[in-house]
Amino acid sequence: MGSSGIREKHDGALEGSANLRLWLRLLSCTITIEKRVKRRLADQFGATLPRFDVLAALERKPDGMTMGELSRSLLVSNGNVTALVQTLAADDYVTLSPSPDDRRVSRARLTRRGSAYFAELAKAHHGWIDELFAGLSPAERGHLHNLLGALKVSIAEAQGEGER
Amino acid sequence: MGSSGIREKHDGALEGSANLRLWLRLLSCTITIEKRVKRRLADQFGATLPRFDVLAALERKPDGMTMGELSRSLLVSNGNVTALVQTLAADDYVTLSPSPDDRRVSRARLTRRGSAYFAELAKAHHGWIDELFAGLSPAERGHLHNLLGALKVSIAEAQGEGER
DNA sequence: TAAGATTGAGCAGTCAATCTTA
DNA sequence: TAAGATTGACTGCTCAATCTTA
Repeated sequence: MGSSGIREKHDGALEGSANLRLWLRLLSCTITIEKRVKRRLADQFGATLPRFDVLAALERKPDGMTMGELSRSLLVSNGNVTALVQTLAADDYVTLSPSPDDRRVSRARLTRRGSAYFAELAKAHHGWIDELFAGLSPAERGHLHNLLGALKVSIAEAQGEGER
Repeated sequence: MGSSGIREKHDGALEGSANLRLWLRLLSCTITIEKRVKRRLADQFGATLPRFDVLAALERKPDGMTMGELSRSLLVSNGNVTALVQTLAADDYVTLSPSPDDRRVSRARLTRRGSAYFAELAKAHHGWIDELFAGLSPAERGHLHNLLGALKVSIAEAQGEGER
């Protein structure tokens, strides 16, 4: 449990754990970047991140995606995707139509208007991310990318062993 | 546009950017860990992460914290803290009392019951985090910690220069 | 006036229940 | 029966407006 941290006074030293501090730092970086992006999306475009994410997913698939595909791709629930897509459809950024093969499935596609809109947002977004990572050298970025890859594997393995 | 490496066809290559892929990976790791923790907190304790976070912040301050201090510490809005603390008070995990010096400020303190409850949650939480990072060597963890520190600095610098 | 806290409206997200089609 | 989608109830979050005390 408590491992290579500084303090290890009693038995547990719950808050002194190196892993816990690492996780807190990871969380803090992500939250900060996410907040920054959200704010700019709202201020400069009146847009939101979840809607941007849906558009980004659809942009890569000219034939559109089903609600289930979107849900799995964005890591959010089916009900959430349904609501998001419906408001995007109301704004004419996507169209929503039942699949001809299986009439249970509903397929969302980007409209021309949606595609143009996304291109605008994506360009700005790209610039913001570049700014935020500008303080890291290319080598550091590569290293961080690799370590996060290793973390991804670690998480997946932890899932396999534990329950659920 | 294509996301995972390889292509860099035209000029911008918006989605092919290394920074964007790095950000997406960072986000993905964080979301996955957070979801895992949330799920276990809910399944094993009927608890939620935001409530756990409030308890964790209060645990370190025997004299309690004001709503404003909690808000800044947890990086969430004042209104959110108010609501969270009120439900925790209803469950008798915290007490809420006006400050004697300045009667505008409201100070939250952990009850004995809240402290015991938190200890139980924290122990489990600590174990889950250890599991999730188990696949990384100590050296890798140290390296990741340092790189995230550099990223934190980079984000702070980006803020200083840009607007807002 | 302003600072701390609370309230209310609205978006995002989850889950469980339901509806429709396979 | 089951799979895909939708709906409804609920938590969490933000913001703007308000209330209270300085």
